[in-house]
Amino acid sequence: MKTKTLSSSTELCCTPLLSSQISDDDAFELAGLLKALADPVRLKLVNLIATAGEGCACDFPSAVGKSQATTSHHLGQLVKAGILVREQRGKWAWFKVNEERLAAVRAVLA
Amino acid sequence: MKTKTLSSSTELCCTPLLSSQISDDDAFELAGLLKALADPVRLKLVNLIATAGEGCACDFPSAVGKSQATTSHHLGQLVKAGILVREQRGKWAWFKVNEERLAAVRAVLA
DNA sequence: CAATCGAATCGACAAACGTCAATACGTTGG
DNA sequence: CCAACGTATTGACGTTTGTCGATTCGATTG
Repeated sequence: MKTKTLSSSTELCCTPLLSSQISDDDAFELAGLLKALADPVRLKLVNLIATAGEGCACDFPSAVGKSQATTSHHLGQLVKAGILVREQRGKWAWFKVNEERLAAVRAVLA
Repeated sequence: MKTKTLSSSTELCCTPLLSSQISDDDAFELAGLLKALADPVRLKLVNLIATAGEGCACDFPSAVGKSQATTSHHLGQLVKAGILVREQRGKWAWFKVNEERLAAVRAVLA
């Protein structure tokens, strides 16, 4: 795989997938973003955080039935993709959903 | 990973990811569908077919820069996920996008 | 500063994935 | 029915991914 990293800050390419041609780079970038979502554990995490408004990392291992290391790994993937935002509060890590980013995915899929 | 196959015919779970809790099974099913989309080659294929209305398998290897075998493999994934529909015309295979399926993905991401 | 606690990182491993050459399958046309 | 052609499948290979135990890092608190 290419080594180019996903730019979580830049806006997603906006050409809708169904109505105009996308470039190879756009396809690669969008694939990376979709890949970040395409895992049951990560979807569960996004769902938990979204429905609660926010969530503490301390609660996730038991909530999704995975180890602390695995949970942290998935959270990292989601943050790197720009889907989650991390915030340190004291010694706890809190996360919330970047809804703009999800809206961008929806938009591209139109 | 579980071996349960993706049911391309059944409707996708409709609980929006951001507003209500999804089950483990729903997360697994949605992850499978997103995974089918989360590849640059497959996105390119969907994009090509969608913008043209339909597409012949014979044109894809050169269009995406992959071998015939690889292209066929990706088309198979997309069909299995219900994103593409295959139609045999003489000895050529034609594909079109199942837009309802993509709309379902968009809906869940809301 | 030292001890403690939450979370990220490392190292390792099995499973899944993307890729292609070679082969098998199906349809068409002679 | 046989040769030709388009497509799917098989088998193999290297890479990526998900997972966890162990360790490290950071922040808090005594």
